[in-house]
Parts: sequence; C-alpha cells; structure tokens
Amino acid sequence: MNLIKKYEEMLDKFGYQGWWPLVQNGKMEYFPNDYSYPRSFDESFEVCLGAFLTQNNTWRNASSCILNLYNAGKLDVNSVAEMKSEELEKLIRHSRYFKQKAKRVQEFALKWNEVKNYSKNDQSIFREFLLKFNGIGKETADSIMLYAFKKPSFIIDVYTKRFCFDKSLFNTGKLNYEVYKEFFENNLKKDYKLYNEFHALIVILEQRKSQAKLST
DNA sequence: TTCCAGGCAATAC
DNA sequence: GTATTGCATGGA
Repeated sequence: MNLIKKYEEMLDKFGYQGWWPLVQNGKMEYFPNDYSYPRSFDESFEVCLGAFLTQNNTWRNASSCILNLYNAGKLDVNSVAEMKSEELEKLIRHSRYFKQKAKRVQEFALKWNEVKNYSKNDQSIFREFLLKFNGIGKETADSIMLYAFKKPSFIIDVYTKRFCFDKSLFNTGKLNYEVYKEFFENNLKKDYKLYNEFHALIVILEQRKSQAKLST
C-alpha cells in the first residue's frame, strides 16, 4: 500500500483542486496549485468562518453566507465581532443552524488575537486551544489548522473514512478520529501542501462516486 | 413530501 | 466510554 501513489493517481485524474476558496473581487475564487493562500490574517479568518458555516451544510450554502458578509462590507474579524447578533444571523441565514453558528462565530472572532498568537505555538498546543471553542470539534480544528494556518494537520471527515474503507486501508478495529489521523500523518511527509491537496482530492473523489451512484 | 449536505455540544445511558 | 438528540436552511 502506497499512499503517495494513490495521491498521484487522484491528482492525475482530478487535477489541482485549489482549495480553500476565498472571495476575490466579489466572487469565490479557487487557487489551483498555488498554496500561498491565505496570504493574510484577514484571509485566514475568512477560512475559519467558512469552516464554521459549512458544518453540516453544503459549501454552496456556506459560501453564499460569506458573500453576503462581503457584500454587506462585514467580511472582517472586527465587523463580525462587533455587529449585532441579529444582523449576523440574517447574513448567515443560508447556513444551517444559523443562530447557533452566529453565536459561536462571534465568540471566536472576539478571541481572534489569541487565536493568532496560539497559531505561532506548537501544533498540538494550538489544536488543544482550538478544541476548547464552542463549535470547534476535531474536524473543524484540523480544517482551521490546515487551510487557515498552513499547519500539516490531516483532516478526517466522512469522505476520508469512506476513502479508507473503499481502499481497504483498514479492515478491522475500533476506528476513532485519531487513529485515522495518525495513519495519514505517519505515512506522509509532514507537508501542509500535500495534506491540503490530498484532502481536497479525497473529497472530490468521494463526491463524484456518490453522484455516479445516484445517476445509475 | 422526504432526505441529505465535508458537525458540535449536551445529555442520557 | 457510546448513543441519541437539538440545532432548524436549501436543493434535489
């Protein structure tokens, strides 16, 4: 079993995914084979917002919320932290559970300086810090670390688990989040660019597979 | 109409 | 420790 080989096959088949998209000139843009984004703490914050908003929701809905914030001139940490919760709820209504998310996003925005400081810390300390937030579980913590702060922290989601199952990378045992995570991290170079692309490719592969199943 | 979409937290057992 | 429930939109 060679994980890198599978990675290269997927890259050949699907190409660079350019995840995570950011608002550029009023629309969502992807950055294939360019891992320099996010390029500022403001852009990092935008990624964090997306990580909250896409929970149990499609990216389509989550991104429309981010564009709403942009169009309202509120797509920055201070605006999010300071605006009335009712206003934020209105702007992110297309994300499911918007009341709960508005509250959690504002709590996060209020502590943004602390988040930035912790991001300079050791990875495990940063992760523990993130996990203490309401609304940040393991998957969201890893998404924030990888896609907002360029830390090599592999994300485990339903697609990753499906990928492991399909490829028979595991066959038995009690599989919790950390087991999957260690499997990838122990078998790959600790490179955020690789983790970034690999996870994006797993998602596109598994999404295409389930779409194919539906249409047959 | 139903079901699901890249979860998390609180509670129950 | 694992299982269940609340959260409460939009699109197929």
